[in-house]
Amino acid sequence: MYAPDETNTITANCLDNLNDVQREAVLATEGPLLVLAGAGTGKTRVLTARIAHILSLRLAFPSQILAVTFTNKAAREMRSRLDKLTLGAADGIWLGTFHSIASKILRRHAESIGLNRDFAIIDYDDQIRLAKQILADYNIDDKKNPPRALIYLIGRFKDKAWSVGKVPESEAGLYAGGRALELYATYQARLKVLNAVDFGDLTLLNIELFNKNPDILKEYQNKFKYMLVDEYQDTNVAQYLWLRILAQGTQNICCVGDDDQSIYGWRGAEVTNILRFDKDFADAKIIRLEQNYRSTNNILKAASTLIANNDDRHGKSLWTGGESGNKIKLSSFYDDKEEARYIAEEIESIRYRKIHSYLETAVLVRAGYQTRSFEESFNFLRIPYRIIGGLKFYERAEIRDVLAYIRLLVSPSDSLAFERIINTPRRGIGNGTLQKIIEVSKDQSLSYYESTKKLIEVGAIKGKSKETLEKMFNDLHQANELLNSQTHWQVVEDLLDNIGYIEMWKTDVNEDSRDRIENIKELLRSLQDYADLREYLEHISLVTDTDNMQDDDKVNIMTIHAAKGLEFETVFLTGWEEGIFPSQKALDENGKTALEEERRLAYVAITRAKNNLYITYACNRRIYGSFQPCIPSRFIDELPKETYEIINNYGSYYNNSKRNFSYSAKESPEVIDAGSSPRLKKGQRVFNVKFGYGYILSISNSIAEVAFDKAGIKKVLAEYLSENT
DNA sequence: TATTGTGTTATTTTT
DNA sequence: TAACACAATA
Repeated sequence: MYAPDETNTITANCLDNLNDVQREAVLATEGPLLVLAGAGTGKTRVLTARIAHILSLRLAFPSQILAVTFTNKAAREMRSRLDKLTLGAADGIWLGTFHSIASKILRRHAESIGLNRDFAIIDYDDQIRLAKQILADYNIDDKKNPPRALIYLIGRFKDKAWSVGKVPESEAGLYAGGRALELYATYQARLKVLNAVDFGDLTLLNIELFNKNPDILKEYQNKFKYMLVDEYQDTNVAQYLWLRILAQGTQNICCVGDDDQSIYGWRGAEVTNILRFDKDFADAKIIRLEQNYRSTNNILKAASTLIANNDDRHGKSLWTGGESGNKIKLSSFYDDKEEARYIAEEIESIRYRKIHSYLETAVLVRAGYQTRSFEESFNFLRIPYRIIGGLKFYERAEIRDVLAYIRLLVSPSDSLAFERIINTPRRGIGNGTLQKIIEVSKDQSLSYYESTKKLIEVGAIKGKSKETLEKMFNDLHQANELLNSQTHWQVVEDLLDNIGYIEMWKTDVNEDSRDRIENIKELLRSLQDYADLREYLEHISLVTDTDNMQDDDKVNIMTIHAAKGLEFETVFLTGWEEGIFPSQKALDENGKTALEEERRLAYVAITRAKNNLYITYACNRRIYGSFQPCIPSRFIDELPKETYEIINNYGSYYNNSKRNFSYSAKESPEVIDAGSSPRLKKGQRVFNVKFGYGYILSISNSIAEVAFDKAGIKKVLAEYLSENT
C-alpha cells in the first residue's frame, strides 16, 4: 500500500491540524460514534481526517470504507479533500450520495428482487405524468386531487420505509377520500411494468434486497468495515434503517450531524434519528464539536440563544476564541421595496468602502418569491447578483426534452419519454391520438412506441399524423444505427437537427429561446465526458444541478435552505415577519414541530455569517399581488438584546395599537392584549386575503379562529382579518 | 388539432 | 402578480 514514511506523513497531516475534540473524533475508530458538529466546527475536516487515519493505520482497504452524503456537491468536496490529504490513497472507497450508493448496489443485484438490471430511475416529471395517468384510470378528479399531492404522499410513505402493504390503514384518507393506498399500489405496479424506480425506491428496494437475501446482506456487512455518514440529521427512516442494517456487521459507524440544523423535516428527514442515536446503537459514543471557526461571538451568541428555545435537541454550546465582533444590525422598513433598497445601498457601501467583494455577500430569504424585490433594487443600482437555486439545469424544459430523446434512443420502450416528446416539436398529435396509444398499450401490454406502430399498421392513425410519426421513427432508427459508427454526441446532435427540435427553438419568438439553444449545446458538450449514452443517463438521473457555483464577483441571493453549508462575510437575513418567517403555512400544518424546524432554519441562517449580520423586516409586504401588513417575527424577540443594535426603525409599531412591540427577549408573541382588536368579535363575517370569507368562531389574544367558506377552519391573527359588513 | 381566453392558486426541494 | 392548466373556440 504505502511506503512506511508515506504512511507517517498521512497520519501526521491528518491529525496535526485538528483541535483536541476533533482529534478524539478521528481516533475513536471502533464502535458507533455520533459526532455532534455545530455550525462551522469543522465536520468535513473530521470526516476526511478520519478516513485518512483509518487508511494510514491500514485498518481497512479503501473498498471497505463506506462514506455517504446527501448531495453530490458534498461528495465531491469530500473526495477532493481526501485526495489532497491521502495523495490518492483513498481511491476506491465507496463515497457517494445515499442514492448513488443505493443505486450501485441495486444494479448489481437487481435480479435478486425481480428487477431488470437496466432499470431506469425516473424523475419528478415522469412521476407526475404517471400519477396523472393513474388518476385518469381511476376517474379521480385531478383538480381536487392534484397529481403532485399524490407523488408527495408516496414520497413520504417511502421516506418512512412503508412499502406497499406496510402503510397503516389510517393513512389512506390522506388522498382522494381514502384511496391513497390503492393508488400507491397501482403506482408501484406501473413502475414495475416500466422497469423503473423512483428516488424513494432506491433506498427502499435496498432494504428489501437485504431482507430477502441474507447472503447478500452478509456480503455487504462484512465488506464495509467502516461507515461514515454526513449530515445525519437529515436522514429519513428508510435511510436510517438502511444504515442500521449495514452497520450490524462491525458496528463501526460514525455519523456526523447537527440536530439544530435539521431543516428538511417536511421532506421526510427525522430529527429523531439523531436524537436517539445512543439508543439505537448500543454503547454509542457521542462527541460534541463546539469550537466554532466561522463566526464572531456576537453572532454565535444570538444563534445559541435563539435555538435554546427548542425543546427537542441534544444541546450544545458553541464558542469561539475570537472577538465579539460587530453587533447584528436590525432594521425595519415600511415595505419590502424599502427593505430591498436599503440592502442594495448597504451592499454598495460595503463595496465602496472596500470592505469586501460582492461575492462575500449573501441575501437570504425564506421563500423563492421573495427574491424579486432584490432583483429589482439590485438592477436599479447595477449591483451584479446571482440567484442560487431557482430553476435547475436539468429541470429546464429543453433539457428534459433532449433527455427524453436520448432515453428513447437508448431504449425505445421508455414510454414516459415517448409521451413527453410525441408532439414536441409539433407533429399534429393531439390528446385524442395519445389516448388511443395509451389504450392499446394497456390492452396489449405494449410500450407506447410499439402501440403507435401497431395503430399505424391497422390504419387507426393516418394522414398527417401517420407521416410525421413515421418520420420520427425513421430518424430515431437511423440515429440508433449510427451509434455504431459515430460518436454518441454527434448522433444526438444530428438527431435533434433531423427531427426539427433545434429548428423549433430557432423559430420560437420568445426571447429566452437563444438561452435554450445554448443550454442544449451545453448538454451536447457534456455528453463527451461519458463513454456512452447509457452511462450518461445513469449519471444525470442522480444529479439535479450542475453545481457550477461560479465565483465571479456577484452578490448571492438564495433561500436559507440553499445556504446550508455555505458561509459569507456579510449576510442579510430578510423578511423576518410572522407568517413569512416562521412560515404560516408550516405552522398551520405542523404546529410546534414546524415552529421548531423554522427556528432551526433561523439558526442555520444566522450561522452563515462570519462577521457582519443584518436582520431586516418590513411592516407591509406585497404577497401575491396583495399588500399586507406584517408584524415582526417572534424570532427577533428571541435574540439577546446585547447582540444587536437597531439601525433603521420604521416606527409604525410604536404608534399603532396592534401590538405593543418591544425587543424584550422574553416576550411571548402569542400573548397579545385581548383588547387590542375590539373591531372583531365572535360570529362576525370577515375577510382574509389568503383564505377568503368566513365567520369568526372564537377570538382571544388577537388570534381568531375562523370558519372560512372555502379554506375550512383556520387560526388567523386578527390583523390579517378585515371586517366585512 | 392549435390557439386563445379564463380561472385558479401559490414554501422550503439535498436525489 | 404571474404562471400554469384547462376549456372553449377557430
